[in-house]
Amino acid sequence: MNKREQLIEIATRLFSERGYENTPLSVVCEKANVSKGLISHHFKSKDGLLREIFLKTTKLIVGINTIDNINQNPNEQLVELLESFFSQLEADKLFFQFNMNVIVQPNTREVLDDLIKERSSFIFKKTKEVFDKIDSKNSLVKSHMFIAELDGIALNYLGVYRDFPLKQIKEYIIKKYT
Amino acid sequence: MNKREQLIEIATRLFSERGYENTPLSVVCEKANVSKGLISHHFKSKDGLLREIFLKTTKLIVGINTIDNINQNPNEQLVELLESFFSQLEADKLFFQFNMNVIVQPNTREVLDDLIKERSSFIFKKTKEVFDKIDSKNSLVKSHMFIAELDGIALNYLGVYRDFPLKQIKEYIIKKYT
DNA sequence: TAAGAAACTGACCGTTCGTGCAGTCGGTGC
DNA sequence: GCACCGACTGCACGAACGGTCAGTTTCTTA
Repeated sequence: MNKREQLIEIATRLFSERGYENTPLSVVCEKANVSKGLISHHFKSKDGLLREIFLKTTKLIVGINTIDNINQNPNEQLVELLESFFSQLEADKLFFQFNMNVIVQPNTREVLDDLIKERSSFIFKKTKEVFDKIDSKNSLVKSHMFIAELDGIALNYLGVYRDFPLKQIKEYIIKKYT
Repeated sequence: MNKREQLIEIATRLFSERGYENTPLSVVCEKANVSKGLISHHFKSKDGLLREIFLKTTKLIVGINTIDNINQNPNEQLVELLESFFSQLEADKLFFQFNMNVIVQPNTREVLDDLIKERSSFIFKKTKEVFDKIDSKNSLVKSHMFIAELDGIALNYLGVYRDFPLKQIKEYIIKKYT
């Protein structure tokens, strides 16, 4: 297997599980059976590695948010968006953990600033396109609320409530947007 | 001024602004005009200082969530809760920044685990008491949704969208719960 | 198959971290 | 005025960090 890809994979998992600051490169290298120097070679620095990982997760998010928005009616599109969000949330906790971490933490936030802005404006644009079809008057506020709801659900599911009733929340919110 | 209090105040600001991991005690001591040894003396360790700060913020949150729930009708209580949430969010960004940081970041999350569980179960209990009066059937899901919404709003307001329309969101959500 | 480029190693460097500890200082009770 | 105590200082230590670099191996291509 390509050591570069292997490095990204391992680092993604470790950064998600332990946080960026709390994961020394020595541990990443150890787990990936790779020498320290190779990180410098491929990514220049630890921050470079972080940016590479964030870019990769952005591609996944773009995939989730890019649904064919021509033939469906807007409410069906919202439900489809919700379905893919919840299945992703259940399938890959670490994915959300990582994104929450790096956005909230000041130092990583700074390192990724341009990438975060780019990603979030994409998500907002895609969401607003759907809400424009439903109610062009309040679409801005409703789009922000929609995104905030999902983020809040992910936040509480991951980090706060151990017995978070994800299934019930999912049913409730899908019914709301149908 | 009491150096212990001064230390807590300065550390709170620095941990919020720069993150816990990224704030060495040397910087805290420098800004507080205090020696390193004093932290050991008062808080035993850096983690001890963190727990002390978290406890203090919990007291503030308890204050926000403790409203006289006898004479008002439940919807008025919700609005009051929302009002105090939004005014706090506008007045003290760092307060939310700090709480988001330590909950999301794996290492601080671990250090504060018991305190976080205690706090969040208190918040949930208080919220559910209100929703029980409105609709006892769906109160559990609705309480979780209510909390998730507010957390999501705080998250996006703080960390993601620079032009987040907080005022409009506030009006929208207050209307929703009236 | 020669030779240059790219992948990769591992020892090493300078720095910074949290913590421990010996010791100073000022106040308080006896 | 003596004994005591908590607040407080500041240095020193060992560990751990990210990054560098000279050198080795593997791949590419002509």
